[in-house]
Amino acid sequence: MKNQELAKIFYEIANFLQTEGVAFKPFAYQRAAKSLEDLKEDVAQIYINKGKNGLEEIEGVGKNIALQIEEYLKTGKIAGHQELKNKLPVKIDELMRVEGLGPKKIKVLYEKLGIKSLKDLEKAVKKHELKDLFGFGETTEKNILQGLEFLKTSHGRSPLQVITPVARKVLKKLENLKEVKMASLAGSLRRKKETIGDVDFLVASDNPKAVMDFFVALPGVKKVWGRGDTKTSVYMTGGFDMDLRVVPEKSYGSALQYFTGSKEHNIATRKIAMEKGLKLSEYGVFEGENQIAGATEQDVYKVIGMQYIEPELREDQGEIQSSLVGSLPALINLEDIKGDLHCHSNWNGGEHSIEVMAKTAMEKGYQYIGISDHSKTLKIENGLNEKQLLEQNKYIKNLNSKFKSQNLKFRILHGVEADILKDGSIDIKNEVLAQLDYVIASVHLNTKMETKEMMARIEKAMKNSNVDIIAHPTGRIVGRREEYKIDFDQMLKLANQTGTILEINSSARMDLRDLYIRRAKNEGVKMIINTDAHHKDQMDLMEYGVSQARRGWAEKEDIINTQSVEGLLKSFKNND
DNA sequence: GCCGTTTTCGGCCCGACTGTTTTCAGTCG
Repeated sequence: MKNQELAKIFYEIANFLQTEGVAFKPFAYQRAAKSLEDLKEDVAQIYINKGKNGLEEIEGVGKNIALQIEEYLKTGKIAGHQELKNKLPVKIDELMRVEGLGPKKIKVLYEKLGIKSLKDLEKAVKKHELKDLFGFGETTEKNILQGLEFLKTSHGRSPLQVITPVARKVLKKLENLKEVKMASLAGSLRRKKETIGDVDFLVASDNPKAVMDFFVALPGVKKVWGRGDTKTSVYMTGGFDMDLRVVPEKSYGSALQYFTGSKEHNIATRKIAMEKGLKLSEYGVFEGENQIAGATEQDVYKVIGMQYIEPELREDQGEIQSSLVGSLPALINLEDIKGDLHCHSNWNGGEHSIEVMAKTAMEKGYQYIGISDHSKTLKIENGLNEKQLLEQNKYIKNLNSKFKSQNLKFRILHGVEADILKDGSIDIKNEVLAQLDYVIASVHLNTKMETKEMMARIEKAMKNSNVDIIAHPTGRIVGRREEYKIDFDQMLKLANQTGTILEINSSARMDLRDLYIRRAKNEGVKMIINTDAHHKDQMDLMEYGVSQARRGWAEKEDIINTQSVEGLLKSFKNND
């Protein structure tokens, strides 16, 4: 899809315009870029179907940007973009990543020192050529040098699953401070985005200084970027930034609303406040000089006439409109989950016995667990063959009898994660599949197929009456691997036709992604949230699958493992 | 450059912190 290429160009145009001090236009280009980035349809297809008018229907795209999209689709280039690049021939997106370096300084660096790239910048900084430039100084030079060094060691964005436990430890420490009245995670971490840039904390306190002192002295703090009365920013040895904001109690709710974002959501809510003659900032909602709300987020939304919006929805993706008319979804919660159906045991590549996995599930308050070990094609995971699967089936039946005799209301379901072979057939014989409680099918090998072949492969698998669930349906791994070439609309259609469930995989894959979950929900396709645990502790990942589902607007009814075991089994093909 | 249930022109979210140009521009979120 050309969407991402175009988004990148428009972001770059916005950056270039900022170097020239142009007002407002950069914002317009950024908005168009963001909108293209999130667009579910292929922009080239929109143009083919509806022409330029179709392009102008895209949020933030008007006459001019539509023309530029057209130009790009026809010629592969945008003349205006080239001109800007010629005027300032620097790798602008690269340089913008240096903390403390913005468009204006980048322009000066090019004009005075000919700096075009990070490499050029590093050389110049080391020769101390920056400190004498107009607008620069010794401190700025030192900061840029550090910014460069940190860029090298920084991870960029970290996966939600990795950063959340780290952030929660810091939060706990903050909460334990006697000066701290309330504390919360904020930013993209609170919105549960699948990757996190920096970790944001909000604290209510009458003694900000004490909290700041504590924060900058935390173990792992490598550099303090900035420190003021209410706001402090630090860089951690782990390769990421942490920001802390301290506000008085009466502003805690509005500050939390502001600091949680997203930026787009904030702009939209502030506009709504303005339309009502109010002003919304992190200090509260104000009518003239009077603060009329601010202590809680609930109050903030209420006084500007909105239904409370869960953090996972705050992306300006339609939640504002839904909130205004009171039609927000009742999002699924972690407590709604009654079992995990994608768990591996030590019968194949998993770490723990079936008993240990089952015990872990019981401790979580689940009513069932599904053991779905790999099948024989996956040699690296010691996948099971037909004979081993039947042995495992007997073994699990025995365990279930034991539970029954102990009056335990818990059941182990027996499944398999079987491989979808290149031609769409399943690597385990149908008569064996039919004896299991359910069958998960997934693509692991031969992933580089063209869309048409890949969809034919998946279609055949979905049409198999023994296949109940497609695991990690698009094959993506966050930050590591793009999805396979698939046609998701067709996949949804097939899911509906065949009654096949799509998995939301809570591991590093985060597959389905949020936008796909929302589309699946809209098409009435049922989903299941699983962890793909190969270790008992990985069953804890369930919360991330749930937050991903929430970001996809999913409700309890959309997710089949919110049901009791009887209801769950009815969701499968051969069990009604 | 985009947008509009007061608007097709005149707006475009709001504030903190830093360093340096010593009164404010640049950067960040």
